[in-house]
Amino acid sequence: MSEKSRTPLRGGRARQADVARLAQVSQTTVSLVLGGNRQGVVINEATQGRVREAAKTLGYVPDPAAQRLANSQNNLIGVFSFTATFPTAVEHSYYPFLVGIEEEAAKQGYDLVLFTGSSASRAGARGPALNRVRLADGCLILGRHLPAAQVRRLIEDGFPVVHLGRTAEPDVPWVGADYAAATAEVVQHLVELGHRAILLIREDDEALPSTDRELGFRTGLAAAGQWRPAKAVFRTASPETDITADWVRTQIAAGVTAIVAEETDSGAVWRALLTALDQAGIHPPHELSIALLGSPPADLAGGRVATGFDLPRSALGAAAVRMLVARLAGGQRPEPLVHCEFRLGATTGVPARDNNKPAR
Amino acid sequence: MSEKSRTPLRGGRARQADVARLAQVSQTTVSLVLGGNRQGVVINEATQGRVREAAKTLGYVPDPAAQRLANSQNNLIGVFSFTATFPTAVEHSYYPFLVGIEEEAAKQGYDLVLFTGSSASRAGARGPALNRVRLADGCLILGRHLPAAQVRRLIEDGFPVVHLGRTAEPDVPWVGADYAAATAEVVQHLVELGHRAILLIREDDEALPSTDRELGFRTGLAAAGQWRPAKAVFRTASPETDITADWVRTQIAAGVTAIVAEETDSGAVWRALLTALDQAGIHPPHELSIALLGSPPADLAGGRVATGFDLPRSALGAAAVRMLVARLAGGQRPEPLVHCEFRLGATTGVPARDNNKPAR
DNA sequence: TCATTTAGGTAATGCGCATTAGTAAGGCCC
DNA sequence: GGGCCTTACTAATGCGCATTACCTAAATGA
Repeated sequence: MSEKSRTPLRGGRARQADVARLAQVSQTTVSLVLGGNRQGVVINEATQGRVREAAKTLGYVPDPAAQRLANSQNNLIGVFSFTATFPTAVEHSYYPFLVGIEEEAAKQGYDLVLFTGSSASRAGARGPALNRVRLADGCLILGRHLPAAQVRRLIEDGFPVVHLGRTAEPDVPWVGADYAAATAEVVQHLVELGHRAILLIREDDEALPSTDRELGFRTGLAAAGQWRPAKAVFRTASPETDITADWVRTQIAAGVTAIVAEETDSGAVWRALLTALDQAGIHPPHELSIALLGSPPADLAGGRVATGFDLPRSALGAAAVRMLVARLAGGQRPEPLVHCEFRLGATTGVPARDNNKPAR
Repeated sequence: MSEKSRTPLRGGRARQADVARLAQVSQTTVSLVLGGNRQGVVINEATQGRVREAAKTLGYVPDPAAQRLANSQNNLIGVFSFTATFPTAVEHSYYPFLVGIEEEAAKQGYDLVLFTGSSASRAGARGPALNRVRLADGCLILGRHLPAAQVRRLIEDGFPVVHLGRTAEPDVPWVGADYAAATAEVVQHLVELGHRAILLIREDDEALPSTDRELGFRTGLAAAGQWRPAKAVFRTASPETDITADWVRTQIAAGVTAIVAEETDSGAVWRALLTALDQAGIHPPHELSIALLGSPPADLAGGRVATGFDLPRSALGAAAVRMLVARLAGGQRPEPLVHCEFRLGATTGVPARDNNKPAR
C-alpha cells in the first residue's frame, strides 16, 4: 500500500509498469519481452511467459505516442498540397496519386498525415503552413507551384522532402513521369506506320512537361531519321481560336499526316483538335492520324480510345514514397523517372495515300 | 560550451529547448507562449515576441507524439479505414467523404492522419492495427465492416471514435444519412403526383441502409394513407435475372405505376431496372415513374436525371468531424442523422391513365 | 518600515516507452 | 581462491512536451 497511491489503470489502460508488477519483473523486462527485444538481452523463457500472460490478463496495449516519442521517429509521411488535397473539382484531384502513395506507404509501414495548404486558417498571414509537415518524418509535396523558398528552408534543415513531378528547382528531390521517352515512343509508333510529316501541338509556355514532350518528340523523329526543324512544332496560347477546321485542312494540305497533341491541365488542346476535326469532317485515322501525349480529360474519356500514353499516376505516387523512404531509411535511391505506358488506340493508322505521293 | 554537447537540431528538428536557448528563456516559457498558456501564467509581451520569433527562425513545430504523451491531445484526427482509403476501384472510394472531413477538420483546427487497415504488413496476427490510431486524439472509422471487438476495445478505453454510417453495434457513436426520411420524401412526391401503387425494389439482405429505406418507404405510404402490405416490396438477390422486361410488364399489368429502387454498392438494381425498361420499350415517366433512392453509379450518371435523393457524402464527413470534435472538446453533440437532398428528376410524372382506371 | 501583492518568470516532474549500462549470482578453469 | 565467463535480469535515463509548484524583484499599502 506504500505503492505511492498511483492510479493502477489510468484512463482504463494498462501500462507496462502494471504488467511488470503483475508479472513480478521490471518495466524494462516487459518492454524487452513485448517489444521485439532487438538488442538481444537474454530472458528466461519462463519469465517471458509470465510477462505475456500478465499482459494478456490486463489487456495491455502499447501507447503508440509513447513508442514514437521514445524511439524518435513516428513512421508518418506528410502529404502536403497547396490546394485542398481533396478538391471538389475532380479534374484537379490528386486522387490517383494518393492511391499509389497510400498503398506504398502502407507497404513500407508508414502512415500518412495530410496537410492542406488551405487549412491555413490558423497558419497566420504569410503563406501556407508548410512548416507543420515537420511533424512527420518526411514529406511528399503535391501541386504544380511549389513555394521554392519554404521548401528550400525545409531541405536546408535536412528535412526529407520529395516533390511529385519533375521540377527545375535545384536540390529539390523529385519523381516524375518520363514524358520524353513516352513521347518518343508515340512518335516511333507513327513513324513505323509510315508517317513522315508529324506535327506537335503544344502550349505556349515553358513548363517542364511541355518541354520534355517536345524533347521526346524531336528525339523520336531524329531516331527515325525524320528530323525536320521548326515547323514540326506548333505552339498555341489559345487552342480554341488557333486550332480550327481550316487550320487542320491547311496542315493536311501542307503534307502533314499525323498530329500529336499535348495533354494539358484543361485538356483544351486535345478538345480543340477533336472539335476542329469534327467540323472539318475528318475522322482519324482516316486522312489524318492523331495521338494524345497523355490521358484525355474526363469528359472525353468515354469515346474512341486515342493512341498515346498513360501517365501512371498511382505508380508515380508509389515511386515518390519509395524515394522518400530511401531518404529516411537510407536505402538505395530509386530511379526518379517513371515509365509511361504506351496506349495503342484507334486514332492512328497508316498515312492517307492521297496526300503528297502514295505511301508505299 | 559546457552545454553538454547535445546536437542542437536532432534529425533537423527544433525542440522547445532549442527555441528557449535562442530566445534566452526557459523551456517552460516556450511551452507557455506557444501552447496557448491556458493556465494564465503572466508573460511579458516582449518576451512572447522573442519566443515566437525564435520559433519561426528555427521552424519549430511541436511533436505530436510528445504532446499527446504529455497532455493527451495533439489536434490530430485519425481516419481509419479497413480497406484502402484510396482504392483503385472508384466505386468504393471514400473520396467524397474525405472532402468534407478535410474541410471541416481544417475549420476546426485539426489535421488529419490517415491510417490504413490494409497496411497489415506489421499488424501481426490479430487483425488490423486499429491500435495505431491512438496516436491521434480521436478517430473516424470508414468502411462497411467494422471489427466490433477492436472498436469496442477502443471505446472501453475511452478513446473517442465516430463511425461513418449508421451501425447497429451498441455504444459505437456514428453519423449517418437519414435514408428513412429521404425515402419517405420520394414516396410523398410520387403520391402527390397521383401514384397509388408504388413498388420498392431492394436487395435481399438486412443491411441497415436497406432496412431504413424500406422503413421510410412504408412510412411515406402510410403518411399518405396508402399503406399496402407485403407486395409493395420486391426483394432480389440477383437483380440481373429477376428484373427483366417481362417482370416490368407484369408489374405494370398488375397496376403498379411507380417503382423506387435502392441504391446499392454496385448499382446493380438500378442498372437492371433501366435495362429492363429499355428492353421493354418503356420510357419513364411514360407508362411508369421510377425513382432512385440514392445516387446513380458513375457510369449511369451521365444520362437523364433520375428523381430520388442525393447522399450528402461530404456533409456526412463534416458531420462526423463535428461529432468527434464534440466528444473531444466536450461541446454539444450534433444530430447524427444527416439530411439527404431530394432530387427532382425527369423520371417521375403523373401516373399513366391507361392503367387501371383513369387517374383523375 | 514591514507585509503583501503583482509581474515575470523558472525548476522540477511525469506522461509510457526503449535503450544503455550496469548488477548479481552462479559455473568453470587454472 | 581469484579471474572470467554466462545467464538473467534491473536501474537509470531520456524522448519532447505540459503542468505545477515554486522563486525573485519591484510595486503597493498601512
